[in-house]
Parts: sequence; structure tokens; C-alpha cells
Amino acid sequence: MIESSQFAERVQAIVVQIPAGRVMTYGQIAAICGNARAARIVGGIAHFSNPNLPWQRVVNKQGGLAAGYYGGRSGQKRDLEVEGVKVLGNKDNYYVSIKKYLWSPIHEV
DNA sequence: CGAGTGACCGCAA
DNA sequence: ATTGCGGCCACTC
Repeated sequence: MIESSQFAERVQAIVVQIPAGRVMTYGQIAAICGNARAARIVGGIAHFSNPNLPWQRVVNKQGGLAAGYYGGRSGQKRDLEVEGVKVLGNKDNYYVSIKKYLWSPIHEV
């Protein structure tokens, strides 16, 4: 039961809704959750939340991949490419064209 | 219950 | 353009 934190529950719901080949920013998710300033919380949630969620589709405003992804940025990069997202940069700094892959749930649903 | 931390964001120098 | 600092909210120990 994830009723301990409705914020986390809400964030997870959004992340799960992100379609393959699309990415969202922590600030975007946080804003949809109701707290645009809780971008850090979104990342915090991810760190201890269900690893089953596609956190790989969640990136920061710079389009850079997360830091503590399960297995490292390498795994995240691979997962994104598998979904059709072109990951640029080098092993020290992976990033995606957020302008092309940024997706918003309220715009689709 | 209290304190610390964080997968961030925005601004300033 | 790049680098450094603070702030903000929620979660964990």
C-alpha cells in the first residue's frame, strides 16, 4: 500500500503514464503533482519507489539522465534508445533532446 | 518527534 | 558560456 505518501503515489502514477519514446522533467512532474518546487522530491521518490516504474523516461530540465539510476546511466541510456529515444553525450554526461521528447500527460489524456 | 538528505531548479557572479 | 550557491518540499533514519 503506498498510502504513506500521496505525493509519491501521484508522481509514480505520472511516471507510469509516460509513453515509450517520450521523456518528462522532474519539475514538470512536480508541478503536475501540485508542487512545482518539489522537483527534488520527485527524484527522492524515485530513489526508494518501485524500480518497476520507467524512471528512465524521467530526466532533468537539461535533458540529462538521472544520476542514481538502477545500474547507472549506461542502463538508462540503453533503455531510452530501445524505446526510440536518441541519447546524446558521452558516458560522463548523457542527455536527450528534451525539446523533441518532452511529453506532458495533460496534453494527451 | 527531530534532523538530515536528495535521481532538482533558478538565479548570480 | 560556465561555475557556485541557496531554497524549496517531501521522504528516510
